[in-house]
Amino acid sequence: MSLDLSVDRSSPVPLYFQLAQQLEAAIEHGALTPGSLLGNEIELAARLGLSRPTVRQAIQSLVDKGLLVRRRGVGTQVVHSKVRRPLELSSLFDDLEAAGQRPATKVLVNTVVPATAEIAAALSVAEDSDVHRVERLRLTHGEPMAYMCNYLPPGLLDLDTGQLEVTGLYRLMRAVGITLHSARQSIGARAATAGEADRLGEDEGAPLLTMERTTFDDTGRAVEFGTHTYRPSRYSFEFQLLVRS
Amino acid sequence: MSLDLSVDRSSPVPLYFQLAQQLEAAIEHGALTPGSLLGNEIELAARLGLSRPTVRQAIQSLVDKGLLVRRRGVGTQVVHSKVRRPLELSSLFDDLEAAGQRPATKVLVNTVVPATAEIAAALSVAEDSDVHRVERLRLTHGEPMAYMCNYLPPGLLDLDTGQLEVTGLYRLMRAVGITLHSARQSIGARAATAGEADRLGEDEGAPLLTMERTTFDDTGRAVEFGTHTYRPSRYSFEFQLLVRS
DNA sequence: TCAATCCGTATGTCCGGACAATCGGACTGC
DNA sequence: GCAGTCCGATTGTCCGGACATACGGATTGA
Repeated sequence: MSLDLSVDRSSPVPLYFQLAQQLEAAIEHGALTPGSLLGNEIELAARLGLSRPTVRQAIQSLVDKGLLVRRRGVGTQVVHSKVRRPLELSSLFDDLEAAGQRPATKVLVNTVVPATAEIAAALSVAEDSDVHRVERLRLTHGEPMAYMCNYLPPGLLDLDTGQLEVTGLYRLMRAVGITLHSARQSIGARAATAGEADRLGEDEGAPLLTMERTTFDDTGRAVEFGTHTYRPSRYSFEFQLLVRS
Repeated sequence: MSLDLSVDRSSPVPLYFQLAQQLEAAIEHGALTPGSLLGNEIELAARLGLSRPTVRQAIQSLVDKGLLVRRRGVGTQVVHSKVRRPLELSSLFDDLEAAGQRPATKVLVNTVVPATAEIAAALSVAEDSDVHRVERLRLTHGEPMAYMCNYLPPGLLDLDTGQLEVTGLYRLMRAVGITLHSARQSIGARAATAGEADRLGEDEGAPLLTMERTTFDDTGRAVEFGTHTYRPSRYSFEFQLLVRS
Protein backbone atom coordinates (compact mmCIF):
# COMPACT_ATOMS: atom_id res chain seq x y z
CA MET A 1 0.00 0.00 0.00
CA SER A 2 2.11 2.78 1.46
CA LEU A 3 2.21 5.02 -1.62
CA ASP A 4 5.51 6.02 -3.09
CA LEU A 5 5.55 9.64 -2.08
CA SER A 6 8.62 11.69 -2.77
CA VAL A 7 9.62 15.29 -3.15
CA ASP A 8 12.12 16.99 -5.38
CA ARG A 9 14.11 19.50 -3.41
CA SER A 10 15.71 20.97 -6.49
CA SER A 11 12.33 21.88 -7.92
CA PRO A 12 11.10 25.44 -7.54
CA VAL A 13 7.69 24.03 -6.62
CA PRO A 14 7.20 24.33 -2.86
CA LEU A 15 7.63 21.06 -1.02
CA TYR A 16 4.26 21.25 0.68
CA PHE A 17 2.65 21.80 -2.69
CA GLN A 18 4.40 18.82 -4.23
CA LEU A 19 3.17 16.68 -1.39
CA ALA A 20 -0.34 18.04 -1.62
CA GLN A 21 -0.46 17.31 -5.32
CA GLN A 22 0.73 13.76 -4.83
CA LEU A 23 -1.78 13.12 -2.10
CA GLU A 24 -4.57 14.58 -4.18
CA ALA A 25 -3.54 12.45 -7.12
CA ALA A 26 -3.46 9.38 -4.89
CA ILE A 27 -6.98 10.13 -3.72
CA GLU A 28 -8.20 10.81 -7.21
CA HIS A 29 -6.54 7.71 -8.52
CA GLY A 30 -7.90 5.53 -5.75
CA ALA A 31 -4.60 4.65 -4.15
CA LEU A 32 -5.95 6.33 -1.04
CA THR A 33 -9.40 4.94 -0.51
CA PRO A 34 -12.17 6.92 1.15
CA GLY A 35 -12.23 6.52 4.89
CA SER A 36 -8.68 5.27 5.11
CA LEU A 37 -6.30 6.85 7.58
CA LEU A 38 -3.38 8.81 6.27
CA GLY A 39 -0.88 7.79 8.93
CA ASN A 40 0.38 10.22 11.47
CA GLU A 41 2.08 13.41 10.47
CA ILE A 42 5.26 12.80 12.38
CA GLU A 43 6.01 9.54 10.71
CA LEU A 44 4.97 10.83 7.31
CA ALA A 45 7.32 13.74 7.73
CA ALA A 46 10.15 11.43 8.73
CA ARG A 47 9.51 9.15 5.81
CA LEU A 48 9.71 12.01 3.35
CA GLY A 49 12.56 13.80 5.03
CA LEU A 50 10.35 16.81 5.65
CA SER A 51 9.50 18.72 8.78
CA ARG A 52 6.12 18.35 10.37
CA PRO A 53 4.98 21.93 9.60
CA THR A 54 5.59 21.30 5.91
CA VAL A 55 3.58 18.11 5.97
CA ARG A 56 0.85 19.85 7.92
CA GLN A 57 0.70 22.64 5.37
CA ALA A 58 0.18 20.11 2.60
CA ILE A 59 -2.51 18.28 4.52
CA GLN A 60 -4.21 21.50 5.50
CA SER A 61 -4.54 22.58 1.89
CA LEU A 62 -6.38 19.36 1.12
CA VAL A 63 -8.56 19.76 4.18
CA ASP A 64 -9.50 23.19 2.87
CA LYS A 65 -10.40 21.59 -0.41
CA GLY A 66 -12.65 19.17 1.42
CA LEU A 67 -10.68 16.08 0.48
CA LEU A 68 -9.44 15.22 3.94
CA VAL A 69 -10.79 15.42 7.47
CA ARG A 70 -8.63 15.68 10.55
CA ARG A 71 -9.67 14.38 13.95
CA ARG A 72 -7.60 15.07 16.94
CA GLY A 73 -6.49 11.93 18.65
CA VAL A 74 -7.62 9.85 15.70
CA GLY A 75 -5.83 10.84 12.56
CA THR A 76 -6.45 12.25 9.13
CA GLN A 77 -8.71 10.37 6.80
CA VAL A 78 -9.86 10.64 3.25
CA VAL A 79 -13.37 12.00 2.97
CA HIS A 80 -15.76 9.33 1.99
CA SER A 81 -17.97 11.13 -0.45
CA LYS A 82 -17.16 12.09 -3.96
CA VAL A 83 -16.21 15.68 -3.36
CA ARG A 84 -15.00 16.99 -6.62
CA ARG A 85 -16.21 20.36 -7.77
CA PRO A 86 -16.03 23.14 -5.22
CA LEU A 87 -17.82 26.30 -6.19
CA GLU A 88 -15.37 28.63 -7.76
CA LEU A 89 -15.45 31.86 -9.60
CA SER A 90 -15.21 30.55 -13.11
CA SER A 91 -16.74 31.80 -16.26
CA LEU A 92 -19.57 30.06 -17.96
CA PHE A 93 -17.27 29.54 -20.89
CA ASP A 94 -14.72 27.63 -18.85
CA ASP A 95 -17.44 25.60 -17.21
CA LEU A 96 -18.85 24.49 -20.50
CA GLU A 97 -15.49 23.82 -22.03
CA ALA A 98 -14.53 21.67 -19.06
CA ALA A 99 -17.76 19.75 -19.56
CA GLY A 100 -16.77 19.12 -23.16
CA GLN A 101 -19.65 21.16 -24.53
CA ARG A 102 -17.61 23.15 -27.03
CA PRO A 103 -19.50 26.40 -26.46
CA ALA A 104 -20.00 28.95 -29.19
CA THR A 105 -20.35 32.63 -28.53
CA LYS A 106 -22.06 35.23 -30.65
CA VAL A 107 -21.29 38.82 -29.79
CA LEU A 108 -24.45 40.82 -30.36
CA VAL A 109 -23.26 44.18 -29.11
CA ASN A 110 -19.82 45.51 -28.24
CA THR A 111 -19.97 49.22 -27.65
CA VAL A 112 -19.60 52.04 -25.16
CA VAL A 113 -22.62 53.50 -23.43
CA PRO A 114 -23.29 55.98 -20.60
CA ALA A 115 -23.76 54.23 -17.27
CA THR A 116 -27.25 54.05 -15.83
CA ALA A 117 -27.66 54.56 -12.11
CA GLU A 118 -27.68 50.81 -11.44
CA ILE A 119 -24.58 50.14 -13.48
CA ALA A 120 -22.77 53.15 -12.07
CA ALA A 121 -23.49 51.93 -8.55
CA ALA A 122 -22.34 48.42 -9.30
CA LEU A 123 -19.10 49.52 -10.91
CA SER A 124 -18.48 52.49 -8.62
CA VAL A 125 -18.22 54.96 -11.46
CA ALA A 126 -20.01 58.22 -12.06
CA GLU A 127 -23.47 58.07 -13.52
CA ASP A 128 -23.55 58.73 -17.28
CA SER A 129 -19.83 58.11 -17.54
CA ASP A 130 -18.72 55.80 -20.32
CA VAL A 131 -18.71 52.06 -19.75
CA HIS A 132 -18.26 49.14 -22.09
CA ARG A 133 -21.33 47.14 -22.88
CA VAL A 134 -21.12 43.65 -24.25
CA GLU A 135 -24.09 41.51 -25.16
CA ARG A 136 -23.42 37.92 -25.99
CA LEU A 137 -25.39 34.83 -26.81
CA ARG A 138 -23.94 31.52 -25.70
CA LEU A 139 -24.88 28.50 -27.74
CA THR A 140 -24.36 24.80 -27.31
CA HIS A 141 -25.07 22.37 -30.11
CA GLY A 142 -26.27 25.31 -32.16
CA GLU A 143 -29.03 26.16 -29.70
CA PRO A 144 -29.06 29.31 -27.59
CA MET A 145 -28.44 28.61 -23.93
CA ALA A 146 -27.75 31.94 -22.30
CA TYR A 147 -28.01 35.62 -23.01
CA MET A 148 -25.36 37.63 -21.24
CA CYS A 149 -25.10 41.37 -20.86
CA ASN A 150 -21.93 42.67 -19.26
CA TYR A 151 -20.61 46.09 -18.34
CA LEU A 152 -16.98 46.97 -17.75
CA PRO A 153 -15.37 50.17 -16.55
CA PRO A 154 -13.41 52.04 -19.23
CA GLY A 155 -9.69 51.66 -19.76
CA LEU A 156 -9.52 48.24 -18.23
CA LEU A 157 -9.04 46.30 -21.38
CA ASP A 158 -9.94 46.75 -25.01
CA LEU A 159 -12.64 44.31 -25.88
CA ASP A 160 -11.97 42.64 -29.16
CA THR A 161 -15.11 41.12 -30.61
CA GLY A 162 -13.15 38.39 -32.31
CA GLN A 163 -11.48 37.34 -29.07
CA LEU A 164 -14.76 37.42 -27.19
CA GLU A 165 -16.14 34.86 -29.59
CA VAL A 166 -13.40 32.32 -29.02
CA THR A 167 -12.77 32.67 -25.31
CA GLY A 168 -14.39 33.84 -22.10
CA LEU A 169 -14.44 37.27 -20.56
CA TYR A 170 -12.60 36.16 -17.44
CA ARG A 171 -9.80 34.67 -19.42
CA LEU A 172 -9.33 37.94 -21.27
CA MET A 173 -9.15 39.79 -17.98
CA ARG A 174 -6.58 37.46 -16.53
CA ALA A 175 -4.55 37.78 -19.70
CA VAL A 176 -4.09 41.51 -19.15
CA GLY A 177 -2.97 41.01 -15.58
CA ILE A 178 -6.19 41.53 -13.66
CA THR A 179 -6.28 39.37 -10.53
CA LEU A 180 -9.85 38.35 -9.87
CA HIS A 181 -10.66 38.23 -6.20
CA SER A 182 -14.33 37.88 -5.45
CA ALA A 183 -17.80 38.29 -6.85
CA ARG A 184 -21.18 39.13 -5.46
CA GLN A 185 -23.79 37.00 -7.08
CA SER A 186 -27.54 36.67 -7.13
CA ILE A 187 -29.50 33.85 -8.72
CA GLY A 188 -33.21 34.08 -9.34
CA ALA A 189 -35.95 33.31 -11.80
CA ARG A 190 -38.57 35.23 -13.73
CA ALA A 191 -40.86 35.00 -16.71
CA ALA A 192 -39.32 35.81 -20.08
CA THR A 193 -40.18 39.11 -21.68
CA ALA A 194 -40.96 39.17 -25.37
CA GLY A 195 -37.44 40.30 -26.22
CA GLU A 196 -35.77 37.70 -24.02
CA ALA A 197 -37.99 34.96 -25.36
CA ASP A 198 -37.08 35.95 -28.88
CA ARG A 199 -33.35 35.94 -28.22
CA LEU A 200 -33.32 32.60 -26.47
CA GLY A 201 -35.88 30.79 -28.58
CA GLU A 202 -38.42 30.46 -25.78
CA ASP A 203 -42.01 31.58 -25.49
CA GLU A 204 -42.98 34.79 -23.81
CA GLY A 205 -43.72 34.11 -20.16
CA ALA A 206 -41.56 30.99 -20.08
CA PRO A 207 -39.51 30.59 -16.89
CA LEU A 208 -35.93 31.84 -17.12
CA LEU A 209 -33.05 31.40 -14.73
CA THR A 210 -31.34 34.71 -14.01
CA MET A 211 -27.97 35.64 -12.58
CA GLU A 212 -26.54 39.00 -11.64
CA ARG A 213 -22.92 39.35 -10.76
CA THR A 214 -20.41 42.01 -9.84
CA THR A 215 -16.79 40.92 -9.92
CA PHE A 216 -13.95 42.58 -8.01
CA ASP A 217 -10.21 42.35 -8.42
CA ASP A 218 -7.82 42.12 -5.52
CA THR A 219 -7.63 45.87 -5.12
CA GLY A 220 -11.38 45.91 -4.50
CA ARG A 221 -12.13 47.59 -7.79
CA ALA A 222 -15.27 46.41 -9.56
CA VAL A 223 -14.13 45.05 -12.90
CA GLU A 224 -17.36 43.67 -14.27
CA PHE A 225 -21.09 43.77 -13.78
CA GLY A 226 -23.34 41.45 -15.66
CA THR A 227 -26.92 40.30 -15.93
CA HIS A 228 -27.42 36.91 -17.48
CA THR A 229 -30.48 34.88 -18.38
CA TYR A 230 -30.41 31.14 -18.95
CA ARG A 231 -32.80 28.69 -20.46
CA PRO A 232 -33.58 26.41 -17.53
CA SER A 233 -34.06 23.42 -19.80
CA ARG A 234 -30.45 23.74 -20.94
CA TYR A 235 -28.62 25.08 -17.92
CA SER A 236 -28.64 24.98 -14.16
CA PHE A 237 -26.10 25.97 -11.55
CA GLU A 238 -24.36 22.93 -10.12
CA PHE A 239 -21.81 23.20 -7.38
CA GLN A 240 -20.53 21.81 -4.16
CA LEU A 241 -20.39 23.67 -0.89
CA LEU A 242 -18.02 23.11 1.99
CA VAL A 243 -18.90 23.87 5.55
CA ARG A 244 -16.53 26.50 6.82
CA SER A 245 -15.57 25.45 10.28
CA MET B 1 -4.16 54.78 14.44
CA SER B 2 -2.07 51.74 15.33
CA LEU B 3 -4.92 49.71 16.84
CA ASP B 4 -4.69 48.44 20.34
CA LEU B 5 -4.22 44.79 19.66
CA SER B 6 -3.57 42.45 22.51
CA VAL B 7 -3.85 38.79 23.33
CA ASP B 8 -4.80 36.96 26.48
CA ARG B 9 -2.42 34.11 27.02
CA SER B 10 -4.50 32.65 29.83
CA SER B 11 -7.49 32.25 27.57
CA PRO B 12 -8.17 28.85 26.06
CA VAL B 13 -8.89 30.62 22.77
CA PRO B 14 -5.92 30.12 20.46
CA LEU B 15 -3.71 33.16 20.14
CA TYR B 16 -3.90 33.25 16.36
CA PHE B 17 -7.66 33.15 16.62
CA GLN B 18 -7.78 35.99 19.10
CA LEU B 19 -5.65 38.07 16.78
CA ALA B 20 -7.73 37.15 13.75
CA GLN B 21 -10.90 38.17 15.55
CA GLN B 22 -9.45 41.50 16.58
CA LEU B 23 -8.23 42.23 13.10
CA GLU B 24 -11.56 41.26 11.63
CA ALA B 25 -13.36 43.46 14.11
CA ALA B 26 -11.03 46.33 13.28
CA ILE B 27 -11.80 45.93 9.60
CA GLU B 28 -15.50 45.66 10.24
CA HIS B 29 -15.45 48.63 12.53
CA GLY B 30 -13.45 50.74 10.14
CA ALA B 31 -10.34 51.09 12.25
CA LEU B 32 -8.51 49.37 9.44
CA THR B 33 -9.56 51.13 6.29
CA PRO B 34 -9.72 49.37 2.92
CA GLY B 35 -6.46 49.50 1.04
CA SER B 36 -4.41 50.29 4.09
CA LEU B 37 -1.30 48.29 4.80
CA LEU B 38 -1.24 46.08 7.84
CA GLY B 39 2.39 46.61 8.73
CA ASN B 40 4.93 43.88 8.39
CA GLU B 41 4.50 40.60 10.15
CA ILE B 42 7.79 40.67 11.99
CA GLU B 43 7.10 43.93 13.70
CA LEU B 44 3.49 43.01 14.39
CA ALA B 45 4.64 39.81 16.03
CA ALA B 46 7.16 41.70 18.15
CA ARG B 47 4.58 44.26 19.19
CA LEU B 48 2.20 41.57 20.39
CA GLY B 49 4.82 39.33 21.89
CA LEU B 50 3.92 36.58 19.48
CA SER B 51 5.95 34.56 17.06
CA ARG B 52 5.75 35.21 13.38
CA PRO B 53 4.10 31.86 12.52
CA THR B 54 1.29 32.67 14.92
CA VAL B 55 0.75 36.08 13.36
CA ARG B 56 0.90 34.54 9.92
CA GLN B 57 -1.72 31.99 10.88
CA ALA B 58 -4.05 34.74 11.97
CA ILE B 59 -3.49 36.74 8.81
CA GLN B 60 -3.86 33.67 6.64
CA SER B 61 -7.26 32.91 8.08
CA LEU B 62 -8.45 36.36 7.10
CA VAL B 63 -6.92 36.00 3.66
CA ASP B 64 -8.92 32.80 3.28
CA LYS B 65 -12.01 34.73 4.24
CA GLY B 66 -11.23 37.27 1.56
CA LEU B 67 -10.70 40.17 3.93
CA LEU B 68 -6.98 40.62 3.35
CA VAL B 69 -4.63 40.32 0.41
CA ARG B 70 -0.93 39.58 0.72
CA ARG B 71 1.66 40.72 -1.78
CA ARG B 72 5.20 39.60 -1.52
CA GLY B 73 7.57 42.48 -1.25
CA VAL B 74 4.72 44.89 -0.60
CA GLY B 75 2.77 43.88 2.45
CA THR B 76 -0.67 42.83 3.54
CA GLN B 77 -3.57 45.13 2.86
CA VAL B 78 -7.23 45.26 3.62
CA VAL B 79 -9.36 44.33 0.66
CA HIS B 80 -11.09 47.33 -0.72
CA SER B 81 -14.47 45.95 -1.50
CA LYS B 82 -17.23 45.15 0.89
CA VAL B 83 -16.70 41.45 1.18
CA ARG B 84 -19.13 40.27 3.74
CA ARG B 85 -21.10 37.14 3.09
CA PRO B 86 -19.16 34.21 1.77
CA LEU B 87 -21.26 31.36 0.52
CA GLU B 88 -21.69 28.84 3.24
CA LEU B 89 -23.72 25.79 3.87
CA SER B 90 -26.44 27.31 5.94
CA SER B 91 -30.07 26.50 6.13
CA LEU B 92 -32.73 28.68 4.70
CA PHE B 93 -34.04 29.12 8.20
CA ASP B 94 -30.78 30.54 9.48
CA ASP B 95 -30.46 32.77 6.44
CA LEU B 96 -33.83 34.30 7.00
CA GLU B 97 -33.38 34.64 10.70
CA ALA B 98 -30.11 36.45 10.14
CA ALA B 99 -31.90 38.78 7.79
CA GLY B 100 -34.43 39.54 10.50
CA GLN B 101 -37.30 37.99 8.60
CA ARG B 102 -38.71 35.94 11.45
CA PRO B 103 -39.54 32.90 9.33
CA ALA B 104 -42.45 30.64 10.11
CA THR B 105 -42.53 27.00 9.21
CA LYS B 106 -45.50 24.78 8.62
CA VAL B 107 -44.83 21.08 8.58
CA LEU B 108 -47.15 19.53 6.01
CA VAL B 109 -45.91 15.97 6.15
CA ASN B 110 -43.62 14.14 8.57
CA THR B 111 -43.64 10.46 7.86
CA VAL B 112 -41.68 7.44 6.74
CA VAL B 113 -41.88 6.26 3.15
CA PRO B 114 -40.10 3.70 0.97
CA ALA B 115 -37.27 5.26 -1.01
CA THR B 116 -37.73 5.77 -4.72
CA ALA B 117 -34.79 5.06 -7.00
CA GLU B 118 -33.78 8.71 -7.09
CA ILE B 119 -33.88 9.13 -3.32
CA ALA B 120 -32.15 5.82 -2.72
CA ALA B 121 -29.33 6.86 -5.04
CA ALA B 122 -28.96 10.25 -3.41
CA LEU B 123 -28.88 8.85 0.11
CA SER B 124 -26.98 5.68 -0.75
CA VAL B 125 -29.62 3.42 0.75
CA ALA B 126 -31.42 0.45 -0.74
CA GLU B 127 -34.39 1.13 -2.96
CA ASP B 128 -37.72 0.79 -1.16
CA SER B 129 -36.02 0.93 2.22
CA ASP B 130 -37.56 3.27 4.75
CA VAL B 131 -36.60 6.94 4.75
CA HIS B 132 -38.01 9.94 6.54
CA ARG B 133 -39.96 12.35 4.43
CA VAL B 134 -40.60 15.88 5.57
CA GLU B 135 -42.60 18.41 3.64
CA ARG B 136 -42.52 21.96 4.90
CA LEU B 137 -43.82 25.31 3.85
CA ARG B 138 -41.73 28.32 4.75
CA LEU B 139 -43.57 31.58 5.21
CA THR B 140 -42.47 35.15 5.71
CA HIS B 141 -44.92 37.84 6.69
CA GLY B 142 -47.67 35.24 6.50
CA GLU B 143 -47.03 34.58 2.83
CA PRO B 144 -45.62 31.31 1.49
CA MET B 145 -42.08 31.66 0.23
CA ALA B 146 -40.75 28.16 -0.24
CA TYR B 147 -41.95 24.61 -0.38
CA MET B 148 -39.38 22.16 0.86
CA CYS B 149 -39.38 18.40 0.60
CA ASN B 150 -36.59 16.60 2.42
CA TYR B 151 -35.58 12.97 2.82
CA LEU B 152 -33.38 11.61 5.59
CA PRO B 153 -31.94 8.16 6.13
CA PRO B 154 -33.51 6.26 9.03
CA GLY B 155 -32.08 6.21 12.51
CA LEU B 156 -30.23 9.46 12.13
CA LEU B 157 -32.47 11.53 14.31
CA ASP B 158 -36.08 11.46 15.33
CA LEU B 159 -37.86 14.28 13.62
CA ASP B 160 -40.14 16.09 15.98
CA THR B 161 -42.74 18.08 14.12
CA GLY B 162 -42.89 20.66 16.85
CA GLN B 163 -39.16 21.27 16.73
CA LEU B 164 -39.17 21.46 12.95
CA GLU B 165 -41.60 24.33 13.17
CA VAL B 166 -39.42 26.45 15.42
CA THR B 167 -35.97 25.77 14.06
CA GLY B 168 -34.17 24.58 10.95
CA LEU B 169 -33.32 21.08 9.90
CA TYR B 170 -29.59 21.70 9.97
CA ARG B 171 -29.71 22.98 13.50
CA LEU B 172 -31.46 19.83 14.60
CA MET B 173 -28.79 17.74 12.94
CA ARG B 174 -25.96 19.61 14.58
CA ALA B 175 -27.73 19.27 17.90
CA VAL B 176 -27.48 15.48 17.76
CA GLY B 177 -23.79 15.58 16.92
CA ILE B 178 -23.82 15.35 13.15
CA THR B 179 -20.92 17.27 11.65
CA LEU B 180 -21.99 18.67 8.34
CA HIS B 181 -19.21 18.63 5.80
CA SER B 182 -20.34 19.39 2.27
CA ALA B 183 -23.32 19.52 -0.01
CA ARG B 184 -23.91 19.02 -3.66
CA GLN B 185 -26.34 21.56 -4.94
CA SER B 186 -28.20 22.36 -8.12
CA ILE B 187 -30.18 25.52 -8.78
CA GLY B 188 -32.57 25.81 -11.67
CA ALA B 189 -35.96 27.10 -12.70
CA ARG B 190 -39.14 25.67 -14.12
CA ALA B 191 -42.82 26.38 -14.55
CA ALA B 192 -45.04 25.64 -11.59
CA THR B 193 -47.26 22.58 -11.75
CA ALA B 194 -50.83 22.89 -10.56
CA GLY B 195 -49.97 21.40 -7.19
CA GLU B 196 -46.93 23.60 -6.67
CA ALA B 197 -48.83 26.68 -7.71
CA ASP B 198 -51.53 25.86 -5.23
CA ARG B 199 -49.12 25.33 -2.35
CA LEU B 200 -47.19 28.52 -2.98
CA GLY B 201 -50.02 30.78 -3.97
CA GLU B 202 -48.84 31.23 -7.54
CA ASP B 203 -50.53 30.56 -10.86
CA GLU B 204 -49.95 27.36 -12.76
CA GLY B 205 -47.08 27.88 -15.20
CA ALA B 206 -45.56 30.69 -13.15
CA PRO B 207 -41.75 30.59 -12.97
CA LEU B 208 -40.34 28.92 -9.88
CA LEU B 209 -36.79 28.82 -8.57
CA THR B 210 -35.74 25.28 -7.73
CA MET B 211 -32.97 23.83 -5.64
CA GLU B 212 -31.87 20.26 -5.12
CA ARG B 213 -29.37 19.39 -2.49
CA THR B 214 -27.66 16.38 -1.00
CA THR B 215 -25.78 17.00 2.21
CA PHE B 216 -22.94 14.88 3.55
CA ASP B 217 -21.42 14.65 7.00
CA ASP B 218 -17.70 14.38 7.60
CA THR B 219 -17.73 10.62 7.27
CA GLY B 220 -19.05 10.99 3.75
CA ARG B 221 -22.46 9.66 4.64
CA ALA B 222 -25.41 11.35 2.94
CA VAL B 223 -27.54 12.79 5.71
CA GLU B 224 -30.16 14.67 3.74
CA PHE B 225 -31.61 14.99 0.28
CA GLY B 226 -34.06 17.71 -0.53
CA THR B 227 -35.90 19.33 -3.37
CA HIS B 228 -37.07 22.85 -2.77
CA THR B 229 -39.09 25.31 -4.79
CA TYR B 230 -39.09 29.05 -4.18
CA ARG B 231 -41.27 31.90 -5.28
CA PRO B 232 -38.84 34.04 -7.26
CA SER B 233 -40.64 37.22 -6.30
CA ARG B 234 -39.89 36.53 -2.65
CA TYR B 235 -36.55 34.77 -2.71
CA SER B 236 -33.30 34.58 -4.63
CA PHE B 237 -29.92 33.10 -3.84
CA GLU B 238 -27.44 35.77 -2.85
CA PHE B 239 -23.85 34.99 -2.08
CA GLN B 240 -20.27 35.97 -2.52
CA LEU B 241 -17.62 33.87 -4.18
CA LEU B 242 -13.91 33.95 -3.58
CA VAL B 243 -11.36 33.04 -6.17
CA ARG B 244 -9.44 30.09 -4.92
CA SER B 245 -5.83 30.73 -5.78
C1' DT C 1 -22.80 -6.28 33.34
C1' DC C 2 -22.00 -1.63 33.17
C1' DA C 3 -19.95 2.78 34.18
C1' DA C 4 -15.94 5.56 35.39
C1' DT C 5 -11.03 6.21 34.89
C1' DC C 6 -6.53 5.90 32.85
C1' DC C 7 -3.47 6.25 29.06
C1' DG C 8 -1.49 5.96 24.42
C1' DT C 9 -1.91 8.40 20.17
C1' DA C 10 -2.57 11.86 17.03
C1' DT C 11 -3.60 16.40 15.95
C1' DG C 12 -3.64 21.51 17.68
C1' DT C 13 -0.96 25.35 19.04
C1' DC C 14 3.22 27.93 19.50
C1' DC C 15 8.03 29.18 19.35
C1' DG C 16 12.51 31.15 17.21
C1' DG C 17 15.19 31.10 13.57
C1' DA C 18 16.97 30.78 8.59
C1' DC C 19 17.09 31.59 3.76
C1' DA C 20 14.65 32.39 -0.79
C1' DA C 21 11.67 34.92 -3.96
C1' DT C 22 9.53 38.91 -5.38
C1' DC C 23 8.04 43.74 -5.56
C1' DG C 24 8.94 48.55 -6.07
C1' DG C 25 11.63 52.39 -5.84
C1' DA C 26 16.19 54.49 -6.25
C1' DC C 27 20.13 54.73 -8.61
C1' DT C 28 23.02 54.46 -12.59
C1' DG C 29 24.44 54.42 -17.25
C1' DC C 30 23.42 55.23 -22.03
C1' DG D 1 14.92 61.19 -21.03
C1' DC D 2 14.85 56.38 -20.74
C1' DA D 3 16.11 51.80 -19.87
C1' DG D 4 18.53 48.64 -17.11
C1' DT D 5 20.41 47.46 -12.57
C1' DC D 6 20.81 47.35 -7.75
C1' DC D 7 18.87 47.06 -3.20
C1' DG D 8 15.85 47.41 0.78
C1' DA D 9 11.52 45.70 2.32
C1' DT D 10 8.20 42.12 2.91
C1' DT D 11 6.13 37.91 2.35
C1' DG D 12 6.97 32.74 1.13
C1' DT D 13 8.97 28.53 2.49
C1' DC D 14 11.08 25.43 5.68
C1' DC D 15 13.15 23.61 9.80
C1' DG D 16 13.19 21.21 14.61
C1' DG D 17 11.37 21.29 18.70
C1' DA D 18 7.98 21.79 22.74
C1' DC D 19 3.78 21.33 25.18
C1' DA D 20 -1.47 21.21 25.15
C1' DT D 21 -5.72 18.93 23.99
C1' DA D 22 -8.92 15.66 22.67
C1' DC D 23 -10.35 11.13 21.09
C1' DG D 24 -10.82 6.06 21.76
C1' DG D 25 -9.83 1.92 23.61
C1' DA D 26 -8.28 -0.71 27.61
C1' DT D 27 -8.38 -1.13 32.23
C1' DT D 28 -10.47 -0.83 36.53
C1' DG D 29 -14.04 -0.55 39.82
C1' DA D 30 -18.90 -0.97 41.39
